[in-house]
Amino acid sequence: MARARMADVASAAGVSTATVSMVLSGAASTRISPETQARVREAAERIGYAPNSVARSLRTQRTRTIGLISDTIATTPFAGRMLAGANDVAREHGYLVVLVDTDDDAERERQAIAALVGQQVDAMIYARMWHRVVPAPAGLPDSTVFLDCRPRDDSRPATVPDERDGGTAATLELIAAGHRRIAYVDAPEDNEVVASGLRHEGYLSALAGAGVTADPLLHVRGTTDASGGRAATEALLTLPADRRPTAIFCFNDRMAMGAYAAARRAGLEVPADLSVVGYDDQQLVAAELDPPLTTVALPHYEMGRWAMEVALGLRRAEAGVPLLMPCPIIRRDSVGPPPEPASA
Amino acid sequence: MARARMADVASAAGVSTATVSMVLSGAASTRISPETQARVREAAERIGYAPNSVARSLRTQRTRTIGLISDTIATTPFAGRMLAGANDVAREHGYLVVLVDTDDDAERERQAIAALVGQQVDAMIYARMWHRVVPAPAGLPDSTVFLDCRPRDDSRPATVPDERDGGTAATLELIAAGHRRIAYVDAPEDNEVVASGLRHEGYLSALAGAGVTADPLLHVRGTTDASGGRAATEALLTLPADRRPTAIFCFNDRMAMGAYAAARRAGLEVPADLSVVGYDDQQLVAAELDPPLTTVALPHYEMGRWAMEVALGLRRAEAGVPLLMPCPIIRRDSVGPPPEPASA
DNA sequence: ATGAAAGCGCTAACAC
DNA sequence: GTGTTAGCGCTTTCAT
Repeated sequence: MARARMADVASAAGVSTATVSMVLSGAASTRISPETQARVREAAERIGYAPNSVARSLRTQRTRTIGLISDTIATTPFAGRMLAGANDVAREHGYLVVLVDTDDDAERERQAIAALVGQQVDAMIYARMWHRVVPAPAGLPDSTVFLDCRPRDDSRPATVPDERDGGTAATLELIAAGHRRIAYVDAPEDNEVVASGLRHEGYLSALAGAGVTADPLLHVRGTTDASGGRAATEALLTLPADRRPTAIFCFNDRMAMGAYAAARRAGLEVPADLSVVGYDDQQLVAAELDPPLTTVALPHYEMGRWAMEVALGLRRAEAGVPLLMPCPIIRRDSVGPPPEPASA
Repeated sequence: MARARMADVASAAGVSTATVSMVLSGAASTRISPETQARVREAAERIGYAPNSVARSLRTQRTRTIGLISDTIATTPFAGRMLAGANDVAREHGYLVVLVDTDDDAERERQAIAALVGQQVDAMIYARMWHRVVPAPAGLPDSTVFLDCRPRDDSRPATVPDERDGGTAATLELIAAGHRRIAYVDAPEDNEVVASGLRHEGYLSALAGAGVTADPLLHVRGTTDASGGRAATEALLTLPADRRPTAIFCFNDRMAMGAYAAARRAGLEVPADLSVVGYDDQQLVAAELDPPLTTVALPHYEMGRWAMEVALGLRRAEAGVPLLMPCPIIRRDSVGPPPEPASA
């Protein structure tokens, strides 16, 4: 049998569709008598009526639907917590999210935007898996908010992690443990990866604040995976004893995983001989390492929530100044005091 | 200004809305003259017309939208490739996916199903992050397909990984390298985790096929993270030399990560002294370990594609027999020949 | 306190 | 080859 429509409820309850509509959409408070309301509700229940959102949307011009367009957030294990944050807020307010991953393909992105606009989404979130500055794609509605990226012209509300502060926090953690020779194992030079430079700035400022002169030899780079971190760390461990770092701040947790491997191969224990701090607090990596890795967390969940709150109009946000979301340090077991100098 | 409607295009092109509709929806092939078609398209382009999918859906009773409801696939780093597979097929056919993670909460699940049904999704995919047998939730439309789980009553099409075969493949890999004393480091006993028993069956059958008697001492369990794998492996390495395994098949990659740690602590090299095979081919774990881990891949992408193909009616699937999707072995560097016995 | 009726933007018979 | 028209299922004025 076909799905029940509002007219079916109306005739079952002996009222008009207008009455049913008012009762079921909750706008009936005083207007409709309690008896009628009960009768309508009972009838709806009995015949298993469920409203047709498409018809409602056409009439109200609101779909209670938010489009979330990203490069590869949903399909990749990096930033899923952003979706969790966005989804939670949406659900709490009765919204659904329509998700499209474009795989960073411009044509797909164009189509996705058009499709979402055609579906009349009430607002849109444009998200990136990694913090970036992006040219604002054409066709995005005014109600778009940027998540984990910012439009080059800062024309829309946006939130990104406070990477600079995170770099400072990581470095400070090492300084507080007594280290002075602290290396930064950076990502490859790439203007798109704004996190790299920002974290480096934070690192330098923490060093300066502690009165330690940054040694350019201790700023090295590698690919952003374990092999890159391992190669960079191996190079570092090759330095003469008095210039060798006693602690390493890695651009991300996977590189830190490589740093562990390099240390192991060199016969060094973490953290007794070498302290390591990562970045990202990557699920399934940071906490599972041996020893568990002290790292800086990316505030994915919070950014996701914030973006959805702005999208739903629950929170005002000015365009022009991306919100910098704090990156908390997560203390585990990879940081200790520096080893006694061999000479001692 | 308000969004252009079809009527605007019609008057701009000097035709009726019916003509515009036919032209723009492609059904105009022979019916409308080429000149008129060109005129309509030009007008649509000029005034920036984009069809309103909500109105179209109300009229056609099809939304070109698929609901995908899962426990925590999108927000968790385990099974995102399922979404990639489903999304790719959807996109290739002009469908959008509406995604809801319920966090495995029954009430949320109920609401999500109701919301998706209300949105008139054309079909639904009910997915789980881990292979499970589940009671089919109420309210799912007939067009629902199950992904990485199967309804207890096998009342719907479903696809799950062929875990048994995967267990066999992993064990065979080790047997082929010359091992005879092969341990299975299993997940905790839990009827919900059907993969555990299935992989164990595969393991036993590979052993039997090779004529080696399974040693019950070599079937141990641990929590499904690195610490569980580590503890279980430590126990195994405690066995007297002649009963100690030379190879370990782990329930998942994280446990294999723990097995690596245990081996290291015991002064053993992987694979020279101990071979290890994992399961899941978890992104960011398996390939990043030192040495990179040989493992069995879960066919997430393929299952996601299959489920969407069935949902879109592109492929027929009978209810009653879940499709077992093959789990290919991924060869990396953690398997080698067994060490020479100390006595040699 | 409730009902009649218009109309959201589109598609698909059917008419010409 | 193109236009007229009747809805899809709902909400919301406006009447009563």
